Amino acid sequence: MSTRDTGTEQLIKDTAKHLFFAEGKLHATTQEIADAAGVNRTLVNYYFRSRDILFDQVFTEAQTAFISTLDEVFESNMPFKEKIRNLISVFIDETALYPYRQLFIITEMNRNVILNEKKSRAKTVKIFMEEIQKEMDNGQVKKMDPKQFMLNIFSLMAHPFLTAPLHKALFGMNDEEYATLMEDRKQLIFETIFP
Amino acid sequence: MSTRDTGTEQLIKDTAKHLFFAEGKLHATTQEIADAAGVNRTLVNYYFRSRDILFDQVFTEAQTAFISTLDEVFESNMPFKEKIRNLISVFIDETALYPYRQLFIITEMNRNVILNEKKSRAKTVKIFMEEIQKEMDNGQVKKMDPKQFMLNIFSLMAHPFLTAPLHKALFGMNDEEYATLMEDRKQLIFETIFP
DNA sequence: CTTTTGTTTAACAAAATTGTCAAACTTAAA
DNA sequence: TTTAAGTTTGACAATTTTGTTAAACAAAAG
Repeated sequence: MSTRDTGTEQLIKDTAKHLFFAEGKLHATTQEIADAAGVNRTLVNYYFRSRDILFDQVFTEAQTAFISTLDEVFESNMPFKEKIRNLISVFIDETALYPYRQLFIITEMNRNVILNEKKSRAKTVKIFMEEIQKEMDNGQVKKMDPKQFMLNIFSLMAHPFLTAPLHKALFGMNDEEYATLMEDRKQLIFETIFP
Repeated sequence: MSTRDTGTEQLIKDTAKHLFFAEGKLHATTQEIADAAGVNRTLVNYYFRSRDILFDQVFTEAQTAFISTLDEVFESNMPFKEKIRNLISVFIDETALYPYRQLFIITEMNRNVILNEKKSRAKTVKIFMEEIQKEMDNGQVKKMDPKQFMLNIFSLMAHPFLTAPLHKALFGMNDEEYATLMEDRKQLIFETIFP
C-alpha cells in the first residue's frame, strides 16, 4: 500500500506516548487520545485496526527506546566512573521528559503475561555487571552483589520522577523547584554511589 | 441501618486492594474484583453504590495506612540511626506485601486532580527533615538537601519492588531469589545511607 | 479534466462495563 | 413461627468504549 503520509499515524502514536509517558494517563481511551491529537477517533482504527494494537506498538517502541538508550551507555568505552556519570545524566534527562515510561512498561507487563524475550538483553546486562564486579575487586566500588549496585542506581534515578506528585505535595514544591531538585540529583547520585 | 455484617463489604474491599496493591492490576473492572472475591458483581453496587466510590475508599485508606506507617516511625523517640534502620525494615516488609500501593496512589492522584490536603502531613515531614538537618550539622550524615536524603531512602526502598517484573527478567531470577535480594537490601540500604 | 487511490468523516453497530430493580433468600427479633 | 430487616441473586437498562461501514473528501497519476 503506497502511503500518502499525512503524518496522522505518527501524530496519533506520539500523542498516545505523551499521554502515557509524560502525563501518566495510563488508562487513556481512544477518544481521549484522538481528542488530544485533534483528530477523529475513527482514524485510530484506520491506522491501527484496534486499540490493543496501538498499545502494543507503543509498548514495544517504548521498550526498544529504553533498551537502546541503556545500550549506548553500557557499550561505550569510557572508564567506569565516566560511564556511570554519563548513565546518570542521560537517564535523568530522558526520565524528565518521560517520567512514566517505565511505569507504562511495568503495568503493561502485568496485564499481558508477555514472555518478553529478554534473553538478548540479559547478555549486555551481564557484561556490564561483570564490569561492576571488576571495579569492586579493584576496590573502586564498595563490595556488594552487582545486582544490588544496579538496583541502587536505577532506583535513585527513576523513582523520584514516578513519585513526583506525591513528593511535590509532601515538600510543598512547585514544578520548577522540583525540576531543579532533579537536576541537582545528577551530582548527588554520583556521590552517593561513589562516596 | 443496622448491619448484619457478613463480611462481604470488607471482603470486596480487601480483594480490590489485593488486585491493585499486590498484583498491580491497576485497571481491574468491578467484574474482575467480584470474581476474585467469589461474589456477585451486584454486591459491589449494593455496598459501595458505584465503582468510583469503591476506588475512592480504597485510595483514601491506602493513603491513610501509608501515612500512619510512616508516622509511627517518624514520631518514635529512637536515636536517628535506629529510626532509619527501623524505617527501612518496616517499609520494606510492607512494600513486599503491597508493592504497587504507592503506584496506585500516584496514578489515582493523576486521574482526579484531588487537591489532597497534605498540609497536616507536611508538618510531620518538616519535623523529620529538621532532624535530618541536625544530624548533618553534627557530621553524622553527609551534608545535602534533606529532601534529597529522603528521596534517596524512599527510592532505594520502594523502586526495586515496582520494577520487580522488569528486573527479574533482566537478572534471570525467580520470585524466591528476588525476595532474598530484597531482604538483603535492608542492610545494604542502611550502609549506603551511612557509608 | 477525470480517474484512481488513499484519507477523513459521520452514522451506525457491537461489545464491554456499569448501574438498577424486584424477587428470592437468610438471619435475628418479635 | 411469623415478621422484619438486611443480604444476595438474576434479569434488565443505561452508559461508555470500541469497532465497522459507506460516503465525502483530497491529492497524485493518467
